[in-house]
Amino acid sequence: MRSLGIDVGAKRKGLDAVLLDETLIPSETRRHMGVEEVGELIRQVRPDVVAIDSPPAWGRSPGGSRLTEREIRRFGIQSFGTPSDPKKASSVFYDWMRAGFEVFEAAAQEGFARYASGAVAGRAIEVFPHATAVVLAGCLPPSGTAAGRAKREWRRGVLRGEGVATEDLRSSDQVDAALAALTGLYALGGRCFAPGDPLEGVIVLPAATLPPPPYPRCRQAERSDGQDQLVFHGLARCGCGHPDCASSTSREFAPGHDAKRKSLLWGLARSGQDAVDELRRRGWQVPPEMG
DNA sequence: GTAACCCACCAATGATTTCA
DNA sequence: TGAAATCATTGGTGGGTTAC
Repeated sequence: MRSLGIDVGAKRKGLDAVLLDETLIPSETRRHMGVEEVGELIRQVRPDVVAIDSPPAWGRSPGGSRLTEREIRRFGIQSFGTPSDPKKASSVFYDWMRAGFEVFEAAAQEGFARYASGAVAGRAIEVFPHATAVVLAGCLPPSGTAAGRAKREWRRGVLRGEGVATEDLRSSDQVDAALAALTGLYALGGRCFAPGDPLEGVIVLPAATLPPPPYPRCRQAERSDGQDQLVFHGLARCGCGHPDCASSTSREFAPGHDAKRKSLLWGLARSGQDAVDELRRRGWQVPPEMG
């Protein structure tokens, strides 16, 4: 079984591809490919499934997102919506989605029709590396991994946890392509779940069933050997300082408690300079009468 | 000098929470 | 109830750093 994962970027960035089989060692990696090279690559590596990190087409349901994206969001997995409104879809922001449509078209020309339901063999499936990583880890990324190196390392750790050799994956795009390929590999073995409306496209996840929503957040801890280790479900005490607050959070404040902190500081600011200093440091307004 | 990489910021959108 | 703020997803871009 061979799965070809493709991470989609707009023209300037290009496509990244990783081929995985049961050995879980990437046997083929490509960087910064053009869409026109996809067909040739598929003919060359002859995968059993093509997993593409992009929607196959614009949405059909009203609003800024598809049913599959709304379903996944219920689990706490954030994603960009695929718009159905042509006006919104014309934004340059969605160039990468348009590139993804072309990749699905190129795959179809090689016999990999767009997946809707049933077995994935011989199909082009839509995947979402972030959702794949969350499902495999069993939790959302630790706080502070929203971007950059931390995000890549967290996902790389998830791949390693599944037994995938990650030494040859040089960029975050290749890590995402590997996650896509791994999703395809699991789906070939029947381990997959694809919520949403098959008519407008479904995102394939590497699990037969999902736990009750939402996913908890992982915590990053330092190991004695200096390497990071995932610690699940860990949360810290909310920093709002309100006496009635018993909330736990992965960030400084529980959602909405920044406003609570601000309100508290306003009260303090009316009688002390320290609170005024903290308000100014955070870029928050001081009480009008002190402005 | 060039390529590769990293980081911060921006864009569109939605969920959540509090305050006014 | 609406406004506001935060946080999360994605890729694009520009500037800085590093390696060859």
